[in-house]
Order: sequence, then C-alpha cells, then structure tokens
Amino acid sequence: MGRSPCCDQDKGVKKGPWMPEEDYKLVAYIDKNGYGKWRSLPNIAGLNRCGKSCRLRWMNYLRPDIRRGEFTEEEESTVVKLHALLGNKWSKIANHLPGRTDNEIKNYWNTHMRKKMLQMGIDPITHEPKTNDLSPILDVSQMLAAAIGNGQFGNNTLFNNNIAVEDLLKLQLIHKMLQIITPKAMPNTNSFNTNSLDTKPVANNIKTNPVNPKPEQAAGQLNAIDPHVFTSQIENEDFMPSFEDAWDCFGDNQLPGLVMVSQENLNYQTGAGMMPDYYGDQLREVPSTGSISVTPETSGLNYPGTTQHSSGSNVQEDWEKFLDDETSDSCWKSFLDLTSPTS
DNA sequence: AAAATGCGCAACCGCAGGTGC
DNA sequence: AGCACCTGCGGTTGCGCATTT
Repeated sequence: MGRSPCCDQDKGVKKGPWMPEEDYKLVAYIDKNGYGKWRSLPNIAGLNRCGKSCRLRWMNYLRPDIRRGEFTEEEESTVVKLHALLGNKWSKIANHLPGRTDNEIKNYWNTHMRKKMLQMGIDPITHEPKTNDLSPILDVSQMLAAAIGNGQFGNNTLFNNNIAVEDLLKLQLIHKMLQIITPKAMPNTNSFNTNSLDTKPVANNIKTNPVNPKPEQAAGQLNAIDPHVFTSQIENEDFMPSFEDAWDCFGDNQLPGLVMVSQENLNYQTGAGMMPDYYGDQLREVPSTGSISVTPETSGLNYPGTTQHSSGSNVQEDWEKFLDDETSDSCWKSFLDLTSPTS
C-alpha cells in the first residue's frame, strides 16, 4: 500500500524543540477547535510544523491532563506488572496510568526501572533472573539422578543407608543453595541480589497456588523451617544450619531438585525472591523444557498469585484480577523497595 | 576552570493498522 | 479492490544539563 511522506517534511518545516509561541499557537488552536486533523492543523493554526510533530507535542506535553514529576510507588508497581504482562506496549500501559504518556513511561522504564532491574539481576525484558544462578541446584540434581541411575554408588545407594555419600551430596546441595540465598555469606558469590528478598511465609503463597491441591499439608512440610527464620539466621555469621534443619525444609521422601521442580518454576520462585517453596506432585505437570514467559497466556503456566488466563477472557480482565490479588504483591514490593529513592 | 563523560527526556522517524473515497 | 490519507505506536536520536575527571 503506497504511503505519502508525512506532512510536508520536505518543504522546510521546522524541527527540534518547540518555542513558547509555537506552544501558545497550538494550544490556542486546539482550545478553540479541538484536536484531530493533524495533517491540516499546522497550516490552519499558522505553525510551520509537521502535523505529526504537532500531535506529539500536544499528546506528550501540552495536553491539560498530563501529569508530571516523579512516579509514585504505585505507578512504578503498575508499570512493572503491566510490563511483565504486556511487554513494551507503552500505550497500553499508559492507559492504566492516568496522566502519564506512553513516551514518558517508555523513557522512565529505559532510564530508571530497567537499570534497577539489571542491578537486581533481573532481565528487564523477560523479568527472569538474568544469570543462571540456579544451575548449581540442577547440577546437583543431575548428579544425584546420575548416581542413582547408573549405579555409581551401588544399586539404590541413597536408599540403602549409605550415609556418607548421601550426606556429601546433601552438603553440596545445601552449600549451593546457600550460595544462592546468601551470596555475601558464602564463598563463590554470585550476582543475584538478595538484599530485598521477600521471605513471605511459604504457607501464604501455597494457599493461593492454584496448582497445589493440599495447601495445609504442603505448607506443613515446607515450613519445618520458617523461611523468615531460615534466611535471617543464615545472614548471621554464627549460624550454621544442620543437615537436619535444612533437610527438613523438604517434604518426606523428596530429594530436592531431583524431579519435582522444573527450571521454569525455580526461576520464577527465586525471581520473586523466595526459596523454591512447593514441591507437590502437581508441579510435575509443569513442562520442563522451553523458555519461560511471564505472560500467563503465552506460557500456559499457573504462577502463584496469578490467575490463569482463560481463553474466554482478555488481558485486561486478567490484569484486574491480578491487581486484586493481594498475594501477588510480594515480589513487586521488594522490587519497589529497592527502586525507591529513599532507599 | 575546563574538558570529558553520563544521563534524562523531548522529539523524530519509520512503520503499520484503520478508514473513507 | 485499490489507493491515499490519518493516526498511533515503538524504537531511536540528539540536545541540554549534571557530574566527574
């Protein structure tokens, strides 16, 4: 389809910053005639500007309902959540932020929030942890699986009371997990920032997890050590968790990292600043390959605190449900704590 | 004090969808 | 059906100010 050049941009129209008198002309014209017909507007209004430029100036700067100044925490939270849901759909995001323009949100994202997320080790595009910080767990998981599978330690060694090998593997696993949870307290620190981790009790999360059919039981298993206590104790240099304490985090007959949790779920959980917190059978249904998307309708995953996108509903409905779900606030709150100017 | 560098933001550019003739 | 035009969107640019060297 053919398309003519925008306005009269080849005929010496002015570009660059707008002068106050140009603003005045534009506002005066729109006050009198309303806006629209941008192509013809410059001639009628006596402006030597491209119609597009006039529209942009009005929409992004002169409009009376424009809201300026620092983004509030609530606005930031909304932007982050919507960006996770919609991606770089700035105009759609702007629809949820009265008075903010798509351009302003885009600029704010690129200059402030994107940087903060990178500092947190979170990919601002995918909203996933940027580094492969969970690979150690998977490595150990694979080692365990291999050890069992190929009979390296004898047939079913782990289940035949070979305490030394089992404990060694446990130790390695716990050590690697501690590296992830508290890099500053452990050797081999990594870049994942845990300073603002939200250690919301697991039970609260499980309670709203749509894929966990037995929340009380699961919470009981996993809260043998309260994550609040666990992580705060770890940050205390005097604390050295015992095998029993750490191991009790996991349910009976469950070898952490072996089969129960997919890479996607691990990424999601730790990205939200929490330990992997549920290992119920239901999670086996989560696909273990492919890349995660935080967009529920594209990933097909049920995330804690979110609602599954049904084929009959739209993104906005899901978003409103998401906003109403108070249990979904935790990870964003921690993010905002970090991005707050006062922090 | 001056130059270099970094940063934030307004504005520009190209493209695509929608609409009317 | 095809064309021209209008409008809106998202990526990018470049200017001006602030900070650092």
